[in-house]
Amino acid sequence: MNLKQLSETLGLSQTTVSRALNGYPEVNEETRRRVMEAARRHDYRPNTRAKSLATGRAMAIGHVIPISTKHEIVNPIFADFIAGAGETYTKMGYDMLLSVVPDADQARCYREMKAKRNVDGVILHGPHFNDSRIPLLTEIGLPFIVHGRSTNAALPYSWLDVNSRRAFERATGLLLDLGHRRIALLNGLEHMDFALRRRAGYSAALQAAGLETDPALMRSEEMTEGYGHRAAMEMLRGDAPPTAFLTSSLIIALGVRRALEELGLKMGRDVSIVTHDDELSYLRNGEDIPIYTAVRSSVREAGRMAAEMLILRIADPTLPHLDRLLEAELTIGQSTGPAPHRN
Amino acid sequence: MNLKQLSETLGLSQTTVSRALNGYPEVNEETRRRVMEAARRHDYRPNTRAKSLATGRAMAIGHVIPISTKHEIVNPIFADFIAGAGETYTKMGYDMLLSVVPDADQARCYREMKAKRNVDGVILHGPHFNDSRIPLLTEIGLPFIVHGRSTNAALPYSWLDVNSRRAFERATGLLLDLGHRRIALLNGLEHMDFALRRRAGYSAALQAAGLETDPALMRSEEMTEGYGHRAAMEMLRGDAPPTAFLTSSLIIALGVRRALEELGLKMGRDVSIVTHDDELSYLRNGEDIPIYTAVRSSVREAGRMAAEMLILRIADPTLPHLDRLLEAELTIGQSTGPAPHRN
DNA sequence: CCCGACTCTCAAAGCGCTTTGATAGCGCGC
DNA sequence: GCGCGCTATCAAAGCGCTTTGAGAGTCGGG
Repeated sequence: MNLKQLSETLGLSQTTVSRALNGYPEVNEETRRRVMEAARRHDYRPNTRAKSLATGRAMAIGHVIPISTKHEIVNPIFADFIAGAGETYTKMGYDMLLSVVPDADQARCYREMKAKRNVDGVILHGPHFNDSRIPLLTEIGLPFIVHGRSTNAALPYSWLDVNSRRAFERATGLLLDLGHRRIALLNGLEHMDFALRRRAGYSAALQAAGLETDPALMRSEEMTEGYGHRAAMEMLRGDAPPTAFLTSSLIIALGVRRALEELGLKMGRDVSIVTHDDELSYLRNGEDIPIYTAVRSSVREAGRMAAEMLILRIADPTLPHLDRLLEAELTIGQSTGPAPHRN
Repeated sequence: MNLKQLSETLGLSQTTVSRALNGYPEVNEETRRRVMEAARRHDYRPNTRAKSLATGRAMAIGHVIPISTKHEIVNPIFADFIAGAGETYTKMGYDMLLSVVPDADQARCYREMKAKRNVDGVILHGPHFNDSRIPLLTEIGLPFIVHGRSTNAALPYSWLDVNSRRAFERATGLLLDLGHRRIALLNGLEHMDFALRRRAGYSAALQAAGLETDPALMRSEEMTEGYGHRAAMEMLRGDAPPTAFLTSSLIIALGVRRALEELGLKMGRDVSIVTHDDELSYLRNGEDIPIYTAVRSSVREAGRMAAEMLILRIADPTLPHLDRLLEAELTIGQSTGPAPHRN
């Protein structure tokens, strides 16, 4: 059933039917009622392609999912972020277009999206330090929201981020309060902006306590379970092992925990762990009581909000840039305890 | 730059330019060369919306991601499946459209996709026993491929699946060979078809060994870490605890492992674990040597293949139904060992 | 009684592409 | 020399919607 057929069965012009359905005021309420009713009965839906060709708006948002070419890893937070964004899109009548591309092809992908006109805007994932995609998107004139921030970006942009610096500063502070002095940081790759901020928070807290950062206790890698395990093993077997770990993701923390187990150490007694927790739906930090002490921030909620911000920007691209900083919540679990006594 | 502008700069008609770009034979090779060159220089890309309005093909594939309304869980395998499918789409010039909807709204979502004409086909995720979406999609005439199978489906359909039954039969067989007699099965929700097949394989192996299945050793829940932990705790604390666990996902296995740790049991010595492993990119089963003995099958590869099959079906919907059964690979890790002696 | 204002509806143009059907030009055989 | 077949190109219609600009009808005021 298309508009022409629908208008014919109603004995009205396409114009009137279209206006009735789209809520324009110049149509008689009685007529509108009839049209609505008929549309419902015939389950009429406008052809998206025709509609967006006519209006110039695609009613779709693009997400470019880069695949790390080195490790072929899909960032596990995408599923939840996208679930959140998807909720907003569905509510607002937008579609979500996903492109999975190798890191290197991202620029081309964005240009294509613009040229092919099949999205009205995009969400930029995983921003780096001074991320080149920000000037690119600005140049090609595609509205966007950054999930995260990009330190040193040359141009202004809209973003939504968690206060990673503060979160890691507080987490480190907690461990210091518990008496820990050798605190390891298992961070994500440090070309990622969030990783830089987390390290800054960690360093700031140590410095405030009059401690120096120790390069031997700081790692920066792709956030996998294996990384957590390997790094913890090496550090704990070394001389002057850490008494606590601060990890950038729950998955890394799982690896650390496995290392503790293998070494016969008890988490929360012999070694403490504080982790960042994105509240991934399939990897909950305990069911009732949290297992890990964590700085928590729902990435799903971030998805919802980022999508809303983007839709606002699309509606009026001349608006001043939006930004929103979320604070992570620090929750105490069973993975932390006072630093063990020296003997 | 649109087609009209491009053809004007070339002094050719839109027809000729369009044909030159789309590889039609009736255009002079010299002309085609000129056109191609100009298109490249101006970075011309046809407007997707206009193109698909004209051709009637959307050049997009839909994925409906259902959100379990009870637990709000996003199936963690989606990220990798979609990464795989996305690779194929990019290669074949298709876009991927994602809809995140609550379980209950799926039917409406599929109907809309059809009516709005913004996809050429869909991939059906997580099929149930006698899944109602199969007759629905058949009725509305949207080409589809099922990732998995649906036992008892009334209609024929195309699918790609892992031989879950065989995989779990072999896994159970391995544990039996190691002398285990009390083997627990921590399965996914059993309205999911794969879970039924896995249980069937498990039961068949036990039966072949002359053993009876014990309901006390079989669970069926949403596959989370917490579930694995809770179930293992309960079973291991009960009388007649199992000596081995067979789990439907690596995430469940992580939970079981945590339970073992808390109870002071050593994995592979006191209690064995065999798990299904989807080879999720961010949750690898060990880096060099596998941690868990597992029946492995790459869900990413499944995504690639399912997408290819769907594109074939879209090209010719009259083709007989396609199907493809993948065999999982059984790899021995450190989580299995001979059943402990009774004492 | 007529005119302007207002309400409701319509025909047609336009969005950017593909594709049909027509046409011009050219060499070739009869 | 004429018609045929072939090649290379084009004008125009059509995909299904929105939106502009116009028109038909109604009503009230002067």
